[in-house]
Amino acid sequence: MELSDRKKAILQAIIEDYIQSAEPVGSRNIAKNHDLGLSAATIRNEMADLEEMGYLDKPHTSAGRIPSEMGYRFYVDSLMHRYSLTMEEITSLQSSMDRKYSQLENVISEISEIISKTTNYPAIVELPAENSCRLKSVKMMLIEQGSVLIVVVTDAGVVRNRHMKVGSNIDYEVVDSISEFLSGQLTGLCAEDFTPARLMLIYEAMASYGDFLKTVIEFVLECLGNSKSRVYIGGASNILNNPEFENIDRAREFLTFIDRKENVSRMLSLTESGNDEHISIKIGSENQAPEMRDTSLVVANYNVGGKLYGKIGIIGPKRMNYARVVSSLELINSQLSEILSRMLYGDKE
Amino acid sequence: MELSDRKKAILQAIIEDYIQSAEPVGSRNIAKNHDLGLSAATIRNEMADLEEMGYLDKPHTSAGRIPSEMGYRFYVDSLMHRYSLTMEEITSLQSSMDRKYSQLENVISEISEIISKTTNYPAIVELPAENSCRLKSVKMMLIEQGSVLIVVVTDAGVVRNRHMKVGSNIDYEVVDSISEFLSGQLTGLCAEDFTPARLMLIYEAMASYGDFLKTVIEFVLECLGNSKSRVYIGGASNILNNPEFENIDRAREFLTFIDRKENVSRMLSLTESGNDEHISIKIGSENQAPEMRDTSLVVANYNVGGKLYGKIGIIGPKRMNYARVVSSLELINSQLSEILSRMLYGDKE
DNA sequence: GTTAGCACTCGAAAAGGTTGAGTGCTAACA
DNA sequence: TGTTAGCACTCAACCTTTTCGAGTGCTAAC
Repeated sequence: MELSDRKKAILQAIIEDYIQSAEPVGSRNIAKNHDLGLSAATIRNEMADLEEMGYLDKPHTSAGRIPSEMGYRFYVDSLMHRYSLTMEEITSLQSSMDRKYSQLENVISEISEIISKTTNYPAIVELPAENSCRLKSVKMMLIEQGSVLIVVVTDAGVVRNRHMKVGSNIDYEVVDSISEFLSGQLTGLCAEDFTPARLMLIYEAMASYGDFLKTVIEFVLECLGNSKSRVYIGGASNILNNPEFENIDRAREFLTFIDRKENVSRMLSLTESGNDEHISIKIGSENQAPEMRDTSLVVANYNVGGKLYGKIGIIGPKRMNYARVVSSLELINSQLSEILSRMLYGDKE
Repeated sequence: MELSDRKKAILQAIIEDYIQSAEPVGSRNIAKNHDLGLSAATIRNEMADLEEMGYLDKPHTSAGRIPSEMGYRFYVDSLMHRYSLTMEEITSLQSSMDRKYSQLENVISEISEIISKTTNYPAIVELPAENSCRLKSVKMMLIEQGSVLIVVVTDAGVVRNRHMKVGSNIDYEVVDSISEFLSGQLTGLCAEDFTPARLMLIYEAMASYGDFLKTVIEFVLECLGNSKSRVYIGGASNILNNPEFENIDRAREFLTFIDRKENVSRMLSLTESGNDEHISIKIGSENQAPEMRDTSLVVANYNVGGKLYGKIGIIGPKRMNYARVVSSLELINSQLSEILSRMLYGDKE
């Protein structure tokens, strides 16, 4: 059953008042503060209807109404207006992100700080996970007598390295020739191409360096394997600024939940991924975790060079200013993509 | 003025009872639960003395006594017994740390999780900072047409890398010869050795690749520069399990403080560093932050290969089981040193 | 269909009362 | 002289009761 325009207007007024005040909204307030041309009594009738239809809840008989999850869902899908960030907000955000980042980990933690400062909610940043990697380059270098560094580059642009102890009989030239050889054998392969038959050939060709080869190949495979996506959470304590977390037990329950990264990962995996532009909003129980019952998750996807995927987002009370959060995340997201592609692929701005 | 043995025994009893119960301790309870052979009235007199001397506080007239900061200080310095972890505790801790770590960041976050799980307090892990680096090795590799990877290894065993875009005129052999050349020129140097005169010579020798050289040298310098130590905090919500944080405003104040890494860094810098074995305890206001007024910081130093330094620790209520925390940190610390040296220098166990 | 009016509901906050753990002090005791 | 029993006093914590007011649902009039 379709909602009449009048019901929509009332629903919107209630939700927006509630987002603002965190107090159940009564019919009188709606009549007074919104120019709907209706009396409190009429609004009361409509509210009773909206409640019956499932868009509103009542904490108890003599309180006002609060939006139900269905109400919020309808609001973000159909009623919410776009929020335009002010010029100051935009420039301040941009300038806070306009600095030189040298390491991936730094970017992640800085970004999460920026997100939580901008929105005043706990921020989530997912470290990019590599997808379907091919080996672009593998090289060994003798660092000093007995110690070799393995460097692996995948086509996602990700570089990893590992130290390896080797016998002192191995000198510069041996390392170079093994490096050359393995590079020729392995470049361009993905994990599935490492068949026993192929490995056998490699080992046979350089049988006297079996241990050496084995360590390198193991490491390469580790790099090609789908890396676990990692999750970073910043500004968790921000959630305590919201009246729904005045209760210490509730606060503890939520913060303990958030502290465990696997919980956050699981929720992130429930949000849509892929499409660069899309922002997904999961309200309360849609996150399938009881600890999230009065919070929502807002997530944006980023994507660098078509190879690296990740997500950024926030967790706020269901009663959050969705429009504003969405706009902020969109802006931060686009900046982040730029920073990362500059950093990982050396693109000039 | 020296404390009599009897006063010491009473002080210790009070502190240990308070650590256990978090409730002000009364004279009657001490008399009943501890075999001091004294009546409540006598203990009352001694308590009045201890209060006058500054070792005890009274929340209000008709409550029991609680230890003052001076009381805690005296306790950890002179009264506290060593706590011996049980065999089960030791083996369970060891087995939880006995897995393969592949990346530094993983170790850090896993360790912080282990610390906070073991102690039930928020954990702090400081990422190792490098000291006084020398360049051990620098190498460039052509990853694909137009894209070069710079790999830098310092004598602290730390490896960093960066992508660099180059003109398409630069091929495999050019990269190799520049790599060879720079390696010869720069290996063994520390940041101070990069004098203008020396740089001039380098630029002149390969004038046609000026941009290329400049980028590499900048990156090398960045790697040699003292890296900012970074701090990782895990299990912050654990603090909420303690009755001193029942009050939501107090909880928010503390968690907000802890969320800002620079606050934690500043506190860490107040603790002693250097000596590998030493554990330092800062009680309440000794941390010089009002937000820490009823918490203590317990920190252990670790040190890998004489080159990498860092700290691990916890923040708990002043009323924590110091003895137990100290023992746990000692054990975790020694395991961590092993893990890191294995990882960074490839040492076999 | 809309609105004014009114009785009713129920949580939040304020006010008052009770309880009990703990203290300090005094006087008696070894 | 140090120790102890006894007693009056204090005060936060808890419980109960009362008051208050925002909000509702329903009815009757417009």
